Amino acid sequence: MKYTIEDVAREAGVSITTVSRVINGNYPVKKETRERVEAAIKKLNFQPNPLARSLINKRTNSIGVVVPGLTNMFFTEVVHGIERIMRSRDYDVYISDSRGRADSEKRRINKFLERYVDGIVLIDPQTENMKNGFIEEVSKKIPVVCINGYHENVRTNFVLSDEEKGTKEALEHLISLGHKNIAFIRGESSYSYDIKENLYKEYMKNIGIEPIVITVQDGNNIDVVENTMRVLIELSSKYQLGKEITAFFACNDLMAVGVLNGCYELNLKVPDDIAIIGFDNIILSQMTNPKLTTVDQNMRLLGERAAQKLLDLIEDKNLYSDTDVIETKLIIRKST
Amino acid sequence: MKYTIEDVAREAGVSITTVSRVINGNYPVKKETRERVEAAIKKLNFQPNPLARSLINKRTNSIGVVVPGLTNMFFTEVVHGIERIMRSRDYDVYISDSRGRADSEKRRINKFLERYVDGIVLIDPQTENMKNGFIEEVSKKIPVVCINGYHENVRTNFVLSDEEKGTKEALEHLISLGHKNIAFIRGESSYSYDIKENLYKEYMKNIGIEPIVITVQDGNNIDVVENTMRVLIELSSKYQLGKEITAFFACNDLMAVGVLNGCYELNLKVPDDIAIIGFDNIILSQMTNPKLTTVDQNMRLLGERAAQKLLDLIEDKNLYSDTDVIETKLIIRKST
DNA sequence: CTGAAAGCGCTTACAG
DNA sequence: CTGAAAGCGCTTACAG
Repeated sequence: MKYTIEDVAREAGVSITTVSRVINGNYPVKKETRERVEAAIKKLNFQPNPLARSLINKRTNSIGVVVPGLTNMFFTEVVHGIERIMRSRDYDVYISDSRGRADSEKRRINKFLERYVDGIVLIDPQTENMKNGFIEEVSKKIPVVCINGYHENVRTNFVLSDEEKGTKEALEHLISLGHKNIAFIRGESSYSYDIKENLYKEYMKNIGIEPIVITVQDGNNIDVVENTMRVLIELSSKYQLGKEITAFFACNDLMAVGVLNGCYELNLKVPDDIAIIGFDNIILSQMTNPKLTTVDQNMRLLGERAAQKLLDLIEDKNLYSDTDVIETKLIIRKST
Repeated sequence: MKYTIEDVAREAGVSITTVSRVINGNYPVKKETRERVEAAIKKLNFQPNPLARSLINKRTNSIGVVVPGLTNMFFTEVVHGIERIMRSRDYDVYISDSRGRADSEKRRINKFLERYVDGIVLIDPQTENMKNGFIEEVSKKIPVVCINGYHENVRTNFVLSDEEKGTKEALEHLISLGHKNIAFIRGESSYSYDIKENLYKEYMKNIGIEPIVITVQDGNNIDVVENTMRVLIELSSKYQLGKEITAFFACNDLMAVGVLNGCYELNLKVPDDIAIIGFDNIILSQMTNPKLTTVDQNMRLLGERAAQKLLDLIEDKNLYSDTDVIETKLIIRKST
């Protein structure tokens, strides 16, 4: 059904060696011969079998991307950035959803390894897999770039957004508005949450207010919106919202929308009774009412930078660890 | 670095043929021998090279999925359904985003073909590629299942939700509420829009009202929310909203949210001034305020059914055309 | 500049 | 039940 290199060779009256050479352009071939081969390729619409090529080259021209949740638009945006770069270089990108679970992330990565992808991008990798050395192990075998999820003693490559600065600006914004009783909402296990929580606690300490940290499940799946809403409603029986808590810092926009929805259910006015600030600046944050104040992470750029770095690593085979940082930006809208 | 079948053979003191046989379990192997080989495999943590296997088997244990836009949660939900089934059968699923363009869809499909995937799922395929015979062509080479996007004379396999029934119920719901001046919002080129538009026009004809059809760009990308909002605002200079138009039927929830946001900007009350009904029942439809009335498509089931059918096709090599239909359900919430 | 041959890591008739 | 050999569709030294 499909033609092979042999068919082309016969058609052009040369050896398969020669055909291979014109396909790859890696050896000199007489102009006339080359043209004959090219004509044959065109005539048969021949496409070299990538399986056979990869078996020899140890290169598949494909990369894997693992995300914690495809329903968080943050990740789809980052993935678009990655795809833009990779496609222009004729790489395929395979996307896999770990659903925010460390064991699943591990399995997804191993699958990619088995499939001989040329490199892997990990977006917001699970803390557990950073700590237990798994990601470092993988990084020894194959180029790896992590987007966010920084860990000090792990030798791999990072492209980070400056979440620290973003968090500080967000917190200071809230404080400048007169808020003291700020609650903090996070998901379970990622560095992005940890770093924000630490900063939050620090600020609260400085103001002399007892921190309130709320952890919701599966922070990167869109279901978290509903969950957060429910959590907020429960919270309203423990705290006097609008008084004991006047503002929420949510670790991502999904959770922030959850808080917003909860406020609506509880008949609390945003931002008059409760101020809300999110993180990421996913499109959803502009679709709410009021629109969300949030911290832009430049998701597209995050993806592009990571892809570029991965390509460099694949080409150089230089697996050493390295870190890039991308600026964040506070976007003040109507929820604060 | 990685072990091959030869290493295992040496370790176990047998031929590679025997090792292959215990891996595949397709020929009898003496128990004792088998155990020795299994021990060797375990010891070396041997994983057969899938590239080499696929080269021979003409099977990659992977399928491709093409979606018009990953940022429409409708598709991510369907994809989850597909993945659930495929993973349980140890298939990899590759996802590719066509961005709702026919040429891009074509390219994505060709990429999959080149990669020797075992089958392809097309979600809401582009009308153009159905009409020009491309999808039928592909369906002759390899198992293909289309989710929605039905076309009469195309021989391929379909899993459809009963969009017709869903549309009727939605329209009748609006009419039963006393609406006559209903406007219709759709995206560009997919069967799902066409079928709904036809039905809409039919109903309008019966009521004796001039239909108003509005087409927005890239209906399956989340940007459509903004676009639709803008379109609505423009529309408000042509029509007296709340009077000349009292209800909107949107072909998907994304557009419905856009209308909702537009109404907010225009200070129109939903549903008092304007009623809005969406389609799909993506989670976003519950996150708005008011919550959207919409038509549930049972996206998860759509994906699962398609995956199951694709597996059957892959195993039977029976490429004949076939159609499954899945029920829809009107979900009445607060926007109507 | 060109070709015959070996080899990538497997599977599968074929023979025993 | 087991193994030697051919072959999947390519690439790449090696020789000319």
